[in-house]
Amino acid sequence: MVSVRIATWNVNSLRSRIDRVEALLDRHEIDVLALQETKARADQLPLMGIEARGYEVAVAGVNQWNGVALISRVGLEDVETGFPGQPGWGESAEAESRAIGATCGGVRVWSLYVPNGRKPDDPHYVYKLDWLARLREAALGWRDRDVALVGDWNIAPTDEDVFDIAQFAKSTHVTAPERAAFQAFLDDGYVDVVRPHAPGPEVYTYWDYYRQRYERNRGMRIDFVLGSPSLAARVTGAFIDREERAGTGASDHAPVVVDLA
DNA sequence: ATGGTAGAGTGTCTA
Repeated sequence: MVSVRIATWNVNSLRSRIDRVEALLDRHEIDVLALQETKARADQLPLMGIEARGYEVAVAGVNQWNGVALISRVGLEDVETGFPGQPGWGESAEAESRAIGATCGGVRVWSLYVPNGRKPDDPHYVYKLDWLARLREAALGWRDRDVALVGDWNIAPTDEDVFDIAQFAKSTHVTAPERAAFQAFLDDGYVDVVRPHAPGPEVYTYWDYYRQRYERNRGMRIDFVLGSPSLAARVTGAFIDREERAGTGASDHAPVVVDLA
């Protein structure tokens, strides 16, 4: 087995942040980068700089709100847009594409953008729970291989993953059914491989753009790398690249990086 | 309850 560095990042528009993506690949010597909220069709993407660095790219999603991508310099094989059984929304499942999987350096990586849910009484919230239940079914069939389920889960699994739980008590991301849906992956043997390497309180991956939430560290931990048991056993380190969230022109999420032996 | 900011692309919608 070869050592692999995998990262995931909700980039909030790949076109508006292509320079930051290239800098991230260079800064951390990333082998596989999973992106979410690419917000562009494949034909709109300026990827020459990424390809010139020796990476292959696969993208999914055709609307301006979602979209996922995988960027790899250790192979990009058996690309699948969406997981088996993935429920669709709106005009088509393709338009609302939220998952792309590929085998990169022997590891099966899924870049996931879990539905936001909008509000607990919104049909989109039901869609979110259904989507997660279908993903769990698929993931059960993958767990005996080296699999990484990475991306923006749009769930804060515990109260300490939110800067002020009282403020979010009636919002999505923290409801009991969402947390149970996340916990189900852990019950099946998938492991949050980042948390042991990013301990302590007030560790977040997302800070809203309003009200200087980043500057005041008022964020949420909603971006995760869940590893199958065999993959989790290969993890040698992980970190949240918090500094990427700083300054003008930042995404509202920070990248999360994991090293595998 | 509302609003605050940002990105898609000109109408609002989504997060």
